Amino acid sequence: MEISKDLIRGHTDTIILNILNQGDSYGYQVSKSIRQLSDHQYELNEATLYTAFRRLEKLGDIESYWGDETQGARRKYYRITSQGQDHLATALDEWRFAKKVISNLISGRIEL
Amino acid sequence: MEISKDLIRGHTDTIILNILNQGDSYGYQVSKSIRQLSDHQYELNEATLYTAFRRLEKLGDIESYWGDETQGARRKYYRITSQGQDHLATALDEWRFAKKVISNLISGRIEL
DNA sequence: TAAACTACTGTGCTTGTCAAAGTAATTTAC
DNA sequence: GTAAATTACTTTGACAAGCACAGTAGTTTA
Repeated sequence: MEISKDLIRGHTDTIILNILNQGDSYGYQVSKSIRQLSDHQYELNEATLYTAFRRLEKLGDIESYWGDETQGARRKYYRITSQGQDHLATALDEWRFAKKVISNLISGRIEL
Repeated sequence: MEISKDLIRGHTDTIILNILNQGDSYGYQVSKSIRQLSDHQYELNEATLYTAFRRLEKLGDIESYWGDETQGARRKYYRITSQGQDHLATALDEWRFAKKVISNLISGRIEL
């Protein structure tokens, strides 16, 4: 089963915040976490991921710092801010609510 | 609670198909059905609605015909096609699946 | 030493949605 | 009787998220 891109749209930032809320991470690892969390059902395009990082940093939901790798390629790490944690909590609430509304909209009966 | 536009994105066509699956309808009435189905939590922008009608008609999921109103403004009615009914069923399956995947992505724990 | 993997960035395009404005008829309120 | 509200459909222009594609660069494995 393929998940249409538009069904994920609007969740990208929340997905990243959820992952960073469990510990600092960097692009490639976040990418792998998404694969793992979705049971290999979903992959986020690299460009989308890094675009989201920049958006979230601009918003103040995350902060970045370069790791000092003694080996391997350089990595930019991201850390969630307390504002980011607030936004994550809000987004989770919104999702619980939206889930019901959407279910009604796409399969509910119309009462005249 | 406000539902962000991006959470509905990707569902617009399915919402319309669900409504038309319960009987032919026209723009304004579909708009009201959406308000009713969402318990006044959501409203679809007119331009978005009519854009979706045109998209769905081009795809062959719906068909249109002008009503012969003896009174009131002219109305363009829409009817779901059997292809549209197939697509509606597929979209409902996809939603059931995506709901779980999304929930995992935004609130699941990462196992190392 | 070539291939595969890790890691990040930039450009340009597509698509869905929306705000705003327009057209036009009908119905309700003053 | 006319102004306001409602019904009903359309067009235009803009925006933001996401993506494909391409590029840079270091590391590990075959």
